Amino acid sequence: MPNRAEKLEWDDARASPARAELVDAALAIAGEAGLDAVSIRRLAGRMGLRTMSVYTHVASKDDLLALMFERISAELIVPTPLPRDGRELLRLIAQRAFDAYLAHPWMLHAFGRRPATGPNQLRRAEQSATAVKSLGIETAKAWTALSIVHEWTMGHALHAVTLREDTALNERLHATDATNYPNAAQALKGAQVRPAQAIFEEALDGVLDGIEKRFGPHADPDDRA
Amino acid sequence: MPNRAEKLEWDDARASPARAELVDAALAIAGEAGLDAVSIRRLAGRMGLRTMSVYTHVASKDDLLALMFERISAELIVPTPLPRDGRELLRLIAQRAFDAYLAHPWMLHAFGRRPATGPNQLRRAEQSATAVKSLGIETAKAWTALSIVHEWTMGHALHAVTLREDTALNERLHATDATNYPNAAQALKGAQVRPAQAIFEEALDGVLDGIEKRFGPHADPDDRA
DNA sequence: CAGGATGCCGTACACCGTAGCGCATGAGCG
DNA sequence: CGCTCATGCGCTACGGTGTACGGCATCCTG
Repeated sequence: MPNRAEKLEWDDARASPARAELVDAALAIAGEAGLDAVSIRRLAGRMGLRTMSVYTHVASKDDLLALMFERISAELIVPTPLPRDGRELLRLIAQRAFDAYLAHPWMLHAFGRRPATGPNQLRRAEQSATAVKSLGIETAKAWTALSIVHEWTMGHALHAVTLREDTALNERLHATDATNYPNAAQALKGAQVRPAQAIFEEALDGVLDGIEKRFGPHADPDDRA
Repeated sequence: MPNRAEKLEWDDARASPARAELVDAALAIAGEAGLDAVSIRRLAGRMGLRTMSVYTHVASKDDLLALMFERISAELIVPTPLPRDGRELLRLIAQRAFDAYLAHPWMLHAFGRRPATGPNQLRRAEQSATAVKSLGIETAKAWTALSIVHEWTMGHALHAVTLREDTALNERLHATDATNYPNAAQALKGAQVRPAQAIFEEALDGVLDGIEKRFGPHADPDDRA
């Protein structure tokens, strides 16, 4: 019973065992050649199938993409027992996401599409909400605080991946016209040496500082850092 | 002299006046039907041309996309005179970007592609670097601090646009299973009421707090908020 | 054994980006 | 004036994409 046209069955086992292998193969293609290389025909070829047979197990390419996303989202979940400290948990969550994005850059290109809301994504949301709660942030602002961490992590990973994959861009940036854009050129020069992971950790601390300061208990909204 | 195969000529006037109209039309299509709807054939149709004639003015679709991006990037530039206060300038920069992303959501989907480095983007980088400099942040950390603001702004806009465009997702989220995911459901309920603009400004303050606190002068790296 | 479900496949359609080449027009120059 | 040549335009074609639809064989169940 592969699928009605209704909702996506997230559980591979409940859908069909073959579907899991399909997602495996799709992930392999994406890892080797990028998300654009994941086509139904190529996927069929790799599985020894004939293009249209893929649709026996997957309703559409969108669904396939959602399943790929959900699969990798398992890597985003922090293993229990979770640390008591909310800040520490939040840091772990962000770190896992950042690592996953660097390991599977295609995820970043998939964010704009039909957003996935599989069980793993929900589990992650639960962990995140738990962390924010234990920071003493009130419910009304919890989601805002959360989104700062998540969205910044994604943005930072996208930036890092773009620079990693486009060395030409990197050179171009560091040859920025220092006459017309003095401050930009200077900032870019200063950014050159440091590894992405170090920058991430440092910036993450900055982001967490801001969250605790502005959304945490005893926060003074009018205060400046 | 439309274009050698070498570098992209950013100046429409120097390239060909017709190219400017092409970019106009492409922007119109993207605004009406999204980035995926921008195809060479459709663009030609809207201009009364025959598909391949588009390539008389534009070397490739990638170039077209870069030109579209560059065009809108003009909206990101803060008009002079710039405010003295670095924090205020940074806030203006982020606000303009956020507004532009909401007005032209296709930009968010274009981030993953060949990154554009046109004059408007460079001007924006210069303004950003100026702001960070006047905050007293040392050169080595300027780029990190900057990227926090820019990347978070992009991520937040992407999130807002996704929710705005997919009302079904919105309902699904607020019907989140409160038994299995109690904290997530609670946080989502709390986030419901507030308008995106308000959330943006509040969160932006949080982000700026974190930057000033951790990267500003007299920052203590081991301090917690 | 009959019947239905299940997986597989071939054909076909409507798109996409663009390489290559031919044609017409019009401006510059001798 | 006549010649040349750059410029813009268009046609055809190639290889790629997602997928609607209908037909087939196999196998499990009643």
